[in-house]
Amino acid sequence: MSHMRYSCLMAVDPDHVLRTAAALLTRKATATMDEVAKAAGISRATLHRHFAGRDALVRALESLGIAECEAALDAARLDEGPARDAVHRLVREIESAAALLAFLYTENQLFEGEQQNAGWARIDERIAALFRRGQQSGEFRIDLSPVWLTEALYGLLASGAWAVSEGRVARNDFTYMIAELLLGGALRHPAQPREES
Amino acid sequence: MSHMRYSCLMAVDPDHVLRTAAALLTRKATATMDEVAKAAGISRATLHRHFAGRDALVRALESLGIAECEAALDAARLDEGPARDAVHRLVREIESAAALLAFLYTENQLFEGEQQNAGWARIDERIAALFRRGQQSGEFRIDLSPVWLTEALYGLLASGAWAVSEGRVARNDFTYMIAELLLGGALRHPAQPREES
DNA sequence: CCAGGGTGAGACAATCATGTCTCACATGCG
DNA sequence: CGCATGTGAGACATGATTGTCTCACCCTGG
Repeated sequence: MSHMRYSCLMAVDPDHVLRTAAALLTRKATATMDEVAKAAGISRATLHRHFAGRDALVRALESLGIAECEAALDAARLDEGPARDAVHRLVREIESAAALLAFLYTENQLFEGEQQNAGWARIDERIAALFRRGQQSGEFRIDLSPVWLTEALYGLLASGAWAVSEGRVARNDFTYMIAELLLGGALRHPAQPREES
Repeated sequence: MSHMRYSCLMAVDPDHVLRTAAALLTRKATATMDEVAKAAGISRATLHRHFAGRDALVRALESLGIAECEAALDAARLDEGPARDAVHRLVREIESAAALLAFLYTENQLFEGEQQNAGWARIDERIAALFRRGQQSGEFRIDLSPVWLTEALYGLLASGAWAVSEGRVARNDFTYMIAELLLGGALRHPAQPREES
């Protein structure tokens, strides 16, 4: 790491810094600005030139997470086709951002009093709308509220990301595990759970 | 403040302190020793008399969490009857400890290098054994590993506890939501998902 | 070649949480 | 009543992190 070729550019790539910070903070949520800087291969001074402080860094990470989430939501085309297929697409598209989301999901507990970033509310609503659509079309059961299904998706994404990062489950299984558990649950159903679209 | 009525007892109840600390740290994982003390209605000096430091406090919380978990596992009688019913009992019994577990679940990310408390490994194994039993009896699908189902249960407990504490879902629905989603998933199954034991 | 922007390294003060200590006070008990 | 125990309040030093600053360096472009 950090031996990228900046031979011709002196400018630091803020996006690279953010992604490195996300990877580090996902594993160690209390990492120091110094640790973040070292992980990104830059000095603390430069890190502080790009992000005024730790708050600004976390806010930038939040913006990145929101942007990646919305990109995943767009790419998943949630309002097309069967809802269950849309859930599969959503999990697949959001997989690359799962670690970042896991970090932000726990970090959000810190923003207790403050105003929730409006971006999260919109993302929540888009995901909840998908579950609502599935309920209205008869695909999804109606005794689990869309809000809870949305929260459960976040929780599964977070535990999946952690389990992968700790090597407890294979990275390749990430999408399948989460989508299948969220959709079909642990029970073995008499009617095969895959073909009913 | 600090005019609480200790009229007859001068001794602080360490268990009460621990539970108050758990409730606070669940909402604000970075709460100060001073905040924890104030939340428990005692002074920082007294808090420090009972728990040598923040580490000791977290360790005590971990021990409490492990104890409550094992108590829940015992009460749920995981090896009796259909595995699906055992999962329901487990979630019901563990509900009261869910907030504490949610805190410890994220806090564990900090204990990266250190040796994992052996208690968690035993709890993990007991839960995984339940899912394994369900798979061998044909109740549970075999394409989701017991390890992942265990992690997923932790994730759902954590998101459920947070969703309840933020008022996004009703506390009364906690057990049902988690157990039903974990077992049956979001899909509406043609064969009724309840009667197959 | 030379000027300028961007960076790394380090010094520095300020802030915060922590851990320890002392002292005064209240309560229970002999 | 007098003592012991446990507590609250606060002072204090320490360490860690942060935010800011300066200076030297390297690279690029004119």
